[in-house]
Amino acid sequence: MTSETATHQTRSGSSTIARILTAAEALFAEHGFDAVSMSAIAEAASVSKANVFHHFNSKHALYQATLRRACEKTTRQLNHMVIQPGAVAANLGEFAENHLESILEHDQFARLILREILSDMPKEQLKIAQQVFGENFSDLVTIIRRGQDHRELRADLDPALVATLLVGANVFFFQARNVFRHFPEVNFADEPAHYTRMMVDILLRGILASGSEKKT
Amino acid sequence: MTSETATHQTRSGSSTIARILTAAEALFAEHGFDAVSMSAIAEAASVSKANVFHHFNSKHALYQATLRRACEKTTRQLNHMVIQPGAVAANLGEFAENHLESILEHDQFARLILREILSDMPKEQLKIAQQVFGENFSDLVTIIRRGQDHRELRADLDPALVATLLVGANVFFFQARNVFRHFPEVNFADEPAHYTRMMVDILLRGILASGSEKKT
DNA sequence: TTCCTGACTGACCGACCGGTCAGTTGATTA
DNA sequence: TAATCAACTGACCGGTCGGTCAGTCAGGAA
Repeated sequence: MTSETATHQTRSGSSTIARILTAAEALFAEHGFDAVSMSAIAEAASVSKANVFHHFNSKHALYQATLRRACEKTTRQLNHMVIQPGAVAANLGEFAENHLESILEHDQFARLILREILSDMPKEQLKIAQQVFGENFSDLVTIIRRGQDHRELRADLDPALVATLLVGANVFFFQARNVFRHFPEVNFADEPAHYTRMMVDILLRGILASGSEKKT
Repeated sequence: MTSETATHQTRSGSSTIARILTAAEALFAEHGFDAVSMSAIAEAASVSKANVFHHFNSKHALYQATLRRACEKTTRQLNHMVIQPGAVAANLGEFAENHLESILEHDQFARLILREILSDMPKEQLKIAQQVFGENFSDLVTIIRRGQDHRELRADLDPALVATLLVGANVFFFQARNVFRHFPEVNFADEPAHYTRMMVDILLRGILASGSEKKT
């Protein structure tokens, strides 16, 4: 097995490993681990099945590599959200909007992770997801806690709980979209920006310190 | 194939069909559709594999029957949430608490449905999930809309969006628990009641009409 | 008593699964 | 030029998959 970080691409055009990983990510995200065969991945990557096993010791190793790459790709983009010194309210709004945008843009990866979370998480995968979520979650908690220190936000709230509500609202929007589209009561299934705006509006009203008031 | 609603139980002790469905629900919820074999289900139900195919035409038919039964079981319990004429705030709080309790109690079923939602939902399954979620969701929307009519809640909010936030907060709590348990910032992963209380507190503050105030 | 029907079983099927292996190819190096 | 080595392939393996089938068996109707 070759080092997965190698960038040789001696024979094929683009890096074979990258092609395999890309195909695997799409298929795993779409159908889940067990429903995808190595033959299907090989075919999608225009590569022989034996070649896939040449680069990845096992199906599980390929799956883990897929997860890892997807994580790195996402964190590199979303990570280290700019914590501006400005008002917390604006920071939270921007975070929420970026967050949902990022989820919708990398929907394959999002599905991959959510699938993983619904399983038992055999410790190794858990660490991966923990890393992805953990960093951004910590940033968010920091923003909220700073807002509390500045007496901008209610001090009696658990900042992690507030962060959970914000992230959860976005994640739930993402995964419930297809169902919501068939609900007569829901008309925001295809307007994520509007959803985030209203969500942040409600959340801010709920967490702003008494005395502060928000626009509108 | 026998009618699935039959209650003959001529030969086996308890209804064979029920035993198969129970085993299937547990296995499908735990590992997903593709990772569970008919042999495994048959063994778990102490029945020959051929017998499973005698009662259910195919693996897919068994899966759908499993979903349907689980849905019926759940809706029968949670359904038609008592809409008291009292304050909307109390109604929402009670709904949220019951909702999360119900999810945690039927965690197998919840995982089953969430897994389903992450897939493409081949129209038939969608209708099932739509039915389960739809009824309770409509009840919740009704409660909120009534609160708006009584000028107890802000009138400028989409009631379905508020309902989404409430349900989403609970669902996200459920599915992110295992990850959250490893986050140093989070200490409410094992206190659903406390989580719901704080969540409703924040949400209510965000949606109550100006002028109204809440305890604490 | 005979017959019929539905619950139920073990043996079996072709297809496909994850994974292996002997061998080919093409660039790199000595 | 010869040797080496990674990238790559087609053929193949044992095992398991979803699903079938001929046949056994118990109970109810005639």
